[in-house]
Amino acid sequence: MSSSPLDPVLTANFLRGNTAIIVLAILRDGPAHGYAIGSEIARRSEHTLEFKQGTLYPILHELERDGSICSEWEIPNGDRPRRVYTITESGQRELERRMEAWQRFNAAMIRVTAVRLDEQTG
Amino acid sequence: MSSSPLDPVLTANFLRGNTAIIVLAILRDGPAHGYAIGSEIARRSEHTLEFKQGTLYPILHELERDGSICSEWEIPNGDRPRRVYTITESGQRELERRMEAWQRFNAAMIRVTAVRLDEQTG
DNA sequence: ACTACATGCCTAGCGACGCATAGTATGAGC
DNA sequence: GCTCATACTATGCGTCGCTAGGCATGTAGT
Repeated sequence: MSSSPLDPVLTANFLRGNTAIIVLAILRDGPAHGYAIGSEIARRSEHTLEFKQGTLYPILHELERDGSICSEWEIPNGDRPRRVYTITESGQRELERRMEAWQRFNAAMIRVTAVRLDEQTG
Repeated sequence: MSSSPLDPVLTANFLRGNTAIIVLAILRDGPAHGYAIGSEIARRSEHTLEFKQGTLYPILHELERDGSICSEWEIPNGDRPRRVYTITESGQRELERRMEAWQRFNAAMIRVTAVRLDEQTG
């Protein structure tokens, strides 16, 4: 399987409102810098999801502005500086709030379309 | 518990790319006119989803333009004319295609956020 | 008769947000 | 001294659900 990549137009729309959840969920498992977050999203989703830089970095800035994450520059020995992001407590709550909303939306979608996710064999 | 209504901003974003699926899924179960489609969406989702008219009617027009649905005016005895929509074979395929994409996206979301839908008790 | 409301359809323009694109810069491998 | 992966930033575009309007008819209340 792993099949054809998801229709990029559909994916871009599906992503709407879900980007913050994804980034926060990655950071819930530990601090990371922007580029690494992008790689991790691709890895976990088996490249079904691949955040463009023009998508990822603005989200990080917005989440930081909202206080959901905070950052500091890290200067590794003999490597380029990178901005490392850490989820805050407020960010944890925000993640929970958004996950709840997402699950409720999904439940509604399933009822309306009368589809069960477990009908499909993955 | 049907609880508080979903955050309308989140909902509007979650809806992105899903409106066509929802409408096609309703019509898969039989022809219906616009207003009835809207009511049925609200009913099935227990009012978690409520399409605005400015959302619903443009979708119907677009789906018809694409050949996914077709319509004709129905003039019931002693009632106002209404435009009744029927899903086409091409629409059935479109529905399947979009549902597959949606399910794959959801599967990716679940992997990335490391959440199982069945973790929550409904 | 008049008001109010649910039903029923339509459209123009707004705004949010993911994307495309471009720019800057360092380290590794050839 | 190339190229490529890494790493961050900024600007403007395009899509699409929503807001906010318009038009029209049947029913119920007063």
